[in-house]
Amino acid sequence: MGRSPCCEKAHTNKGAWTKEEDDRLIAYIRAHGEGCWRSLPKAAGLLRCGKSCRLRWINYLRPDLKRGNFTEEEDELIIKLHSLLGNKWSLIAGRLPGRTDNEIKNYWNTHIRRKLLNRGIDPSTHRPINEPSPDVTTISFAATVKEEEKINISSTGGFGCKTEKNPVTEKCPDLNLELRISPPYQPQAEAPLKTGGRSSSTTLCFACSLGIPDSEECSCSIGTSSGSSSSGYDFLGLTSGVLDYRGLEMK
DNA sequence: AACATATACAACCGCTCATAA
DNA sequence: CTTATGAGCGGTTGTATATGT
Repeated sequence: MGRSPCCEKAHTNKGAWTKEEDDRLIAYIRAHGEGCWRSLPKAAGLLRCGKSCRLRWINYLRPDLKRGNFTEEEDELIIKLHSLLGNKWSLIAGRLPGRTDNEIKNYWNTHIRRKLLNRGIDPSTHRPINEPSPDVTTISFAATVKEEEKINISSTGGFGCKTEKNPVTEKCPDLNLELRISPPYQPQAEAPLKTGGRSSSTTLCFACSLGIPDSEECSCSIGTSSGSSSSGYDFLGLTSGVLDYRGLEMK
């Protein structure tokens, strides 16, 4: 049972918006506010899909949009945020007043990707392109019993994975369900550990690696040291002031 | 000048999530 | 709890413009 379409496609305009359509939409939202997008086109006298109206308003007609070229500071902020958040464009946009997710996404794909490639940085991983692969934990869900025995996740108290045969891989032996986990790239010169000269081989628990060292889940010694914001590996840069994850929520 | 190719960005599509009935 | 619906998100496509041959 599929969903009903968001609008009557047969009677809606598509493609570029005209000046008249823009004016109608602006006038309607000024008078009535951003209400129900589904019913807005009809109420505003627009032959457009509600989704299309929403997109047009949010991305181009909203009065608080900045427009214009991105500054060098915005570039660097986007790069930093993308290294932390990945393709979460709406979250990234939330940290850049006056910019929209669509605008940032387009800007990333056209400008910043190339900029990073020119710097020798892989835009998807933010690691140097020629760097040998970092420490990677591979969790294999492959179907063969021998491989399950090699990495028995449940025996390490990990994520509660069962070691039963996976019905998916049993049915689809060619399906690769390997999950690869690795810490985010930290340039060695720029990101020394903030643990007072602790060696880089220090093992952190999951809670500390997420920047919540005082958590009950903490199973390493780092989390018990005084001063929550000054201890532990600053995974995601959450405690360094670069990014306050609590402020990432959209308004 | 004409054509081909690259680039930029507006807009659409399909999906997931949240929520009300 | 289930289902229907609207909103929002991210990926992709379409098209106008710029640049190269």
